Amino acid sequence: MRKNPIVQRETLGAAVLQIRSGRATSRTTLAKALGISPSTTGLYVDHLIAERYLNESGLNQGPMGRPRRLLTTQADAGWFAGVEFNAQRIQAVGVDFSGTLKSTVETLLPADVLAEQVMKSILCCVAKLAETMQGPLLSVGLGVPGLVDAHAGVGLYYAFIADWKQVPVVEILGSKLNVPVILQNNLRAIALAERWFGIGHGLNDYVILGPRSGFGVAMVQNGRVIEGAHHVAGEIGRWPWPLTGGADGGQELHHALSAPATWRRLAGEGGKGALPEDLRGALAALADSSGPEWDAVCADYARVIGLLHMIIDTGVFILHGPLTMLGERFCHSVTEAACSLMPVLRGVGLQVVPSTLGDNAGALGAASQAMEAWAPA
Amino acid sequence: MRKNPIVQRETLGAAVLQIRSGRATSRTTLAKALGISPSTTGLYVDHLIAERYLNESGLNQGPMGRPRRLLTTQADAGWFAGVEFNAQRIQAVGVDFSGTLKSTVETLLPADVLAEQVMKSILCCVAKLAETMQGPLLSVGLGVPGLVDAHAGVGLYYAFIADWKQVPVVEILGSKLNVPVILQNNLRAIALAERWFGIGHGLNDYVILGPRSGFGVAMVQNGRVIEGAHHVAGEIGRWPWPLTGGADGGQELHHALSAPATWRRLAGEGGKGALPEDLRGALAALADSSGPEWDAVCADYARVIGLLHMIIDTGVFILHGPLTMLGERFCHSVTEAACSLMPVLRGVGLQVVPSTLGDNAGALGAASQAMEAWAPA
DNA sequence: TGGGGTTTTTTCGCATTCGAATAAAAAGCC
DNA sequence: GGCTTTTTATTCGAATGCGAAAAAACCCCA
Repeated sequence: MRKNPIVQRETLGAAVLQIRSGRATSRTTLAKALGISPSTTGLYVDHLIAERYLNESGLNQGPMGRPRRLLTTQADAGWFAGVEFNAQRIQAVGVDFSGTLKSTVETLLPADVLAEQVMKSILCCVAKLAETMQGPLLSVGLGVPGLVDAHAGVGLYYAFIADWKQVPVVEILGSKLNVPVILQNNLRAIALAERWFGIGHGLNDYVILGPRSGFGVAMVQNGRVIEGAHHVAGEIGRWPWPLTGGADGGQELHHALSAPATWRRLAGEGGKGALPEDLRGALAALADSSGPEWDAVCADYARVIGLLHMIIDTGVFILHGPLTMLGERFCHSVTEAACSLMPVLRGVGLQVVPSTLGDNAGALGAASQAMEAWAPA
Repeated sequence: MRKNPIVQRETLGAAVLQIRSGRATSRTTLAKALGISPSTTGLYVDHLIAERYLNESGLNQGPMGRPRRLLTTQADAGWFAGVEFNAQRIQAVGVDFSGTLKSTVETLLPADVLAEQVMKSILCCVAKLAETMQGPLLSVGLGVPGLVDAHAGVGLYYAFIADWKQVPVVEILGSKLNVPVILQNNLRAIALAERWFGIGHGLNDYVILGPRSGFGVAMVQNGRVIEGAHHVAGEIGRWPWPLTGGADGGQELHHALSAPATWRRLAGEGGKGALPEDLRGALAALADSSGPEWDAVCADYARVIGLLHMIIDTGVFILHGPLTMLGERFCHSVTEAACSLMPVLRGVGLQVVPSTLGDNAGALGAASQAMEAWAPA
């Protein structure tokens, strides 16, 4: 038996992440991924297997040489909770240690809900998840709307919950749950969700488009989410925005490209009245439409995407939120419009794609945060 | 005497950087800055002093306790070359080991110059610098116009030198000079120059505005220059740009905000003819002007800055190039215009400032690259 | 002048981490 | 089947880097 050294928490966590994500499958590949020597890696893996976080699951024969001893995460070693909320509802997911989504809980919030109530409901959701999950809760990720100081663990401001100002979320939840709590803006959490559960798997540079009640983006640059010096990077909803084809100047991007606004514009005369109950459904019904309204909406999206692309040069734009219901065709139209509006963009691999994740992308992203932050005790 | 271990090149380089930049002044502060233990730091410092890269220069008494033994870089331990060029000229600077600018060389290039000639002239400039500098040449930084693959060390494309396509600059110069050669886009090099020689000293997030013959920006996020997935981050010159107050649609940002275009707009009727020989001087003469042209130019700049700020949330915009001649007043006007155009920007500490670096900012930035990349043999 | 307090630097033993060599496990080949 | 070749995992000695404690250097105050 090998000697049993004291190993570094952080490195253990990183090792588990590599195995879970499939970027490393054996001791040697793990050594390369972590940038540490094979001998040390062996010690770490031994430790993780002894603690029942990893196990060996067969061999993988390459074209030649000794086969690699495949490493996998032990699914029942514990679980991660991911929670996202807005003024209307809380969504929570339970993810097992292997990174598989196992359980989902959704709770509607009453109108004019306050911060304290939200916190309580979140605890309630996590408790409900716990009933269905195996092993101990390891950490909790939280996707918070509005302005967030992820580092400090504080929700700074959210317009649609009256007293949501400077809420020390990590402190509040951490003391109740006794596990690490990791905060992030919900759109930036979605960016992580795409890495773990969606299209962003091998991508290092992409942008999340988040048209909901407003419009914001989250940018991933070289594998890192851009936070900004004041935590407001990507909050472009208040850009002045002259609608393409429209006459009204002095508007803001929010009013042009939010999900409700987009529906109104696409629905034409039918969009004059109140918003439909089921906005996603209503948008899905418009997925095949065309005409000047369609073209105008596409042109507006195209312009935003073009501008963004030329600033941060990412390439892939992943559309989230209700507008994914407009489908691939919409995304194609936008890509096309962007290229014809800004010919430079041809040939740089610009693409707009609808997210394959559903409504719970935010919660999944929060769970991803939890996974990334975890390290064994 | 302490034992004499084999130390890590990289860490030695990082240590020198910390001392040179003044972020660390003694063994203990250096240990904190590098994130290694004081005991190990002592060994590294011993090594660097023995190799004559550092020396001790007196004591610094704090309010209490043992005084720190101040560490400084040995100015004559060697020197770094920084070179920048465009289609008209080469600028080269020599910086001693303490990071002080010691020597400058400028060479004009003939019209229709080709890549090979540029390479030769660069070597010539470096040779000229060498005559005035002490110690061995340690590394060379190069600020290259156009598209650059910094990692690969290849100049990808530059419109104003006919055969500047896929030029393996690092390979060519490295083999002649036998020292490390580090490449970067010239605007991004300027971003580094601001860190070492200008306003960006303690800043982690800022944007360089580079209006010259075109318009581009370089963005620093959390201390890192944003490169983009295809090396074109910040190349926003080809944004469609409806001039504020003007009627002509279908233009591009280049045509609205480049240095010549700005002069033309500000000069009004006087700007119809040919460009003045001395554009910087001509712009300086307009620094006190006002009227609708002035306001329109400020509004255009304001809009660009506002958009950028809301995307990447940096805060400080440093103006470079000929337009710095318009002075503080111009920058103030732009800041004001941005805040009145986008009221959200009030109170987020948005500021536009003219660079204090002169015409050779690019070369200084290239030298900064060289310094940052160097590590003892 | 000498002791207590404080901060920086060094000493010293220990052990984590590495490197190189070795062992292990399989394929291909005669 | 034994041989080489190739790749993966482990062993083992060496040493780099760390932590704790000691030493050094200065202040202040009696």
